[in-house]
Amino acid sequence: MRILLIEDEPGIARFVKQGLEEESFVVDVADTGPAGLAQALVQPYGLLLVDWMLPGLTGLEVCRQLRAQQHITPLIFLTAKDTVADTIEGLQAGANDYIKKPFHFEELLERIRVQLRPAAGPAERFSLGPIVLDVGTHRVHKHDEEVVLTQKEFALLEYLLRHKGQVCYRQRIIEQVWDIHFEYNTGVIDVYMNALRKKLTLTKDDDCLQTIRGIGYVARD
Amino acid sequence: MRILLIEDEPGIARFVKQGLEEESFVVDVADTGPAGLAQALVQPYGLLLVDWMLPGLTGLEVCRQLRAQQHITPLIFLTAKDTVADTIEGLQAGANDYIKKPFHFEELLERIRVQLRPAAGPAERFSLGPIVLDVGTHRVHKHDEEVVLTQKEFALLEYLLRHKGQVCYRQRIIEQVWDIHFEYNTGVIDVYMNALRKKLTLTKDDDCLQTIRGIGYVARD
DNA sequence: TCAACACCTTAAGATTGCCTTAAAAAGAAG
DNA sequence: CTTCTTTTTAAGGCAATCTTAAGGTGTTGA
Repeated sequence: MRILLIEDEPGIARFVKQGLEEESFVVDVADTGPAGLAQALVQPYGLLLVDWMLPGLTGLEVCRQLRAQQHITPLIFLTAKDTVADTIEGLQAGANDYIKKPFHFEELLERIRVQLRPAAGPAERFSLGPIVLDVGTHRVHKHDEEVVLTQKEFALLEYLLRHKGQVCYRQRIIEQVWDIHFEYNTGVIDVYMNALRKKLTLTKDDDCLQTIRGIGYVARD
Repeated sequence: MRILLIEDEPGIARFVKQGLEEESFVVDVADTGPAGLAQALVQPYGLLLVDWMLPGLTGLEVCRQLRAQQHITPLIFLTAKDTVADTIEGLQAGANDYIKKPFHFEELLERIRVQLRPAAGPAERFSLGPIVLDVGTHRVHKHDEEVVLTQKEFALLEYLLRHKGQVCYRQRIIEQVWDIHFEYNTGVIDVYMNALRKKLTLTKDDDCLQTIRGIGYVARD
């Protein structure tokens, strides 16, 4: 994700740029208002971070001009002007957030993430050694390679991972994953455990998914 | 515009409610966490204002539960907890802004407007490989050629693209795109998915719009 | 050692859910 | 009212998935 930082104080610019780059953003810096505005118009950015006091053109004017041209890139003010009136003016000009200096970098980072995220909650994820199961995207990876699972396979693995380290009794699994609430004993679970181990290429020595004879199964790192 | 305020201190609740009503918002107040959560789930709001310290369920938990259920209504924390760690925790839970008490009403008002204004959040233009969907102009292009979609086709594609990378459950799609909130199973979605893929000339190997059997669909680059 | 038991593995039949097409119903435009 | 477009319903076909069942393998305890 590419971010444009419009800031004229070299110290702050370096501090923010470096911090963001450590979070693997790509950061361009412009040190005057006109330069920043031009840059934002030339290249599409995911986010703009704008200081208020800038040579040539204030941050507020930069923001207004962008919005006047239908530029909808999220914009965050980053400024020492901390009166309520300034905040309101900045937001009314079309900014998406307004952070007062001095700020904690962590908070800036999180507020940036708010602007960039696609408007949904954080993902629920479980891992087991090299295996990662993502509930949100309904995908499973092993060593960054996708493993395609069917619905029941996924549900079973999810159940086991949600209870990582705990023994999962066969009866419980049948209840929770298959929604069967009476005495039942076919080999469904066995068949699916087999399928899981095969697809995840787990050998028996690989004790990620261990069998507990007479009881059930357990997932362990 | 309807706003839900979840706040247990009557003084603050009255103050905020009155102020917002003077700005011609409709404001409902819930004074416990569980009540607020239930209310937010029952009625669609344009915005949620949530206190952190609440009886029954903290604001943080309310936020998490909503986001876990794919509720994307903008949510602003309104709280006396002013450490950086709290702010970050709140934003990570899926909040869109975090305002520290004591706050000026004018600033609150402006930050509410930021969340409500049409260009709020990330760009109103979504892409998926060579496909570009522009919400503003209500048009879809593939490789710079326009693809003419009907209303429902557009709505469905927009929904999928807004949740790019996430699994879109059939039930959710029916709720969000068709606005049907009860058990329902005709093949409408199938028919529309078929139409979309046809108009966008996607083959099954083209995994832009993938089917997840038994679950729903997912848009992936 | 051998029987009993639990689990593993495989394959085939049953089921389910998705795709596709066509046509009816509902809306919009003339 | 007619005609055209959009939306929804319905049904057949097909393929993926689920379940069952049966034989194999390994472990346990008498």
